[in-house]
Amino acid sequence: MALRHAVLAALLEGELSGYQLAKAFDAGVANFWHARPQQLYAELKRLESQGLVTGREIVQHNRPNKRLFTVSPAGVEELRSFTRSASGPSAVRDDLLVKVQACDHVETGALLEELGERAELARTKVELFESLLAAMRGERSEEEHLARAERVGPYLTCLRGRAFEQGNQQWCERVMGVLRARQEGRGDG
Amino acid sequence: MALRHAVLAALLEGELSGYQLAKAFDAGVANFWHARPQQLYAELKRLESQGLVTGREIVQHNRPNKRLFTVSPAGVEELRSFTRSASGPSAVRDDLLVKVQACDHVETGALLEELGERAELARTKVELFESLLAAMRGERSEEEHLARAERVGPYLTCLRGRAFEQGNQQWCERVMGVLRARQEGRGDG
DNA sequence: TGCGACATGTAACACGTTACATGATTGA
DNA sequence: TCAATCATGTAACGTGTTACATGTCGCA
Repeated sequence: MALRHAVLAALLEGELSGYQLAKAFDAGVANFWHARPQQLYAELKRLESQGLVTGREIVQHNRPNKRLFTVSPAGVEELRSFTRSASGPSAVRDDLLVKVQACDHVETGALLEELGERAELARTKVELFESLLAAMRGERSEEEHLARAERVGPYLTCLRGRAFEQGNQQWCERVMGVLRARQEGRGDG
Repeated sequence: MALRHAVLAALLEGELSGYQLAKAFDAGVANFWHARPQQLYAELKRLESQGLVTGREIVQHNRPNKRLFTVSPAGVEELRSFTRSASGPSAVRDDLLVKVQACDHVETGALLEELGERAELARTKVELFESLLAAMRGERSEEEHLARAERVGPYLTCLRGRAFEQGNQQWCERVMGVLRARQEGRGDG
């Protein structure tokens, strides 16, 4: 049960509704985990029933009411014991890597297209992370911010997200280059 | 059902037994997917029943008999249509990132230890990928290999694996540096 | 008049993990 | 003799995904 801790960690940043949380986890701002809305609503319910988060109802007139959640002291304690426990193995799963692994046995047309899209997406995410980082550090330099700011967790995970997406972009472009060159090469040989 | 394609892609490299496949997927040589042995045995059975792989029994005298699997023409066709279809979203999930996200609210002792272990593990993996790459390209330079070799898929995914682990290592070390500096800083302030 | 954002869920199903089961050989 | 490696699975359980359900508001 690891989503539970991801949700707690996300809520440390401030009160959020299930919907807001879902956007962060689904759209991929959550560079440290990923989950669908339904899963989050279910998890929030469970966390609340266990007293790890507390929800308060916000009555709205124009929109449906919503519930904002905060991490309770028991929730923070749960995160502490999670941090002390050993980490499960990290998992990466990506269809594109599977496709590239098999690229010598299939036509590369569709693959090249997807690589292009993925590179583009990665570039967009790098920019997003860049601006998030800039907003977090404000006037300060990165070094100063990381030395003096009260909270640095989100900044640090954001750094990982940026590096990951930069790596993604570079790799996609490299693979595209190789596959294109080989396509042309076949014409000559 | 995506593991199915990861298995097919892995088997393109040559005949493997369930056990050999399991080592690749479990120990993490399979930089493009991850799976437990039980899952692989089950998947191989299903793939065989659908005619996408063919197994042949190897009778051994010193050890238990084993079955070696090859991708059938139907299996290659399955990979082709998989490549033409849209990729599902890529997922990263890592307990360490969750812990770092929450690091401002917990004691960092255990976290620093895990970051150190992870950095070490990443370094080992980088070296492993490095030697796999060297073995694949042999005498040739990377450029030459990628331009002329018959198969480049495994080389390309290996490049991604190496870059990923390098990023991992650098990030872990960066985070350790920041957290240590802040620990000391607290003593002064 | 229809679409997208807001807001929250249930139910069925697919997928992945953990625990358990078996049994021979090789090396410390 | 103890552990590790080879070699293959079953069963129960937990987690994640897909499809479905509901209803308002604001904009084009």
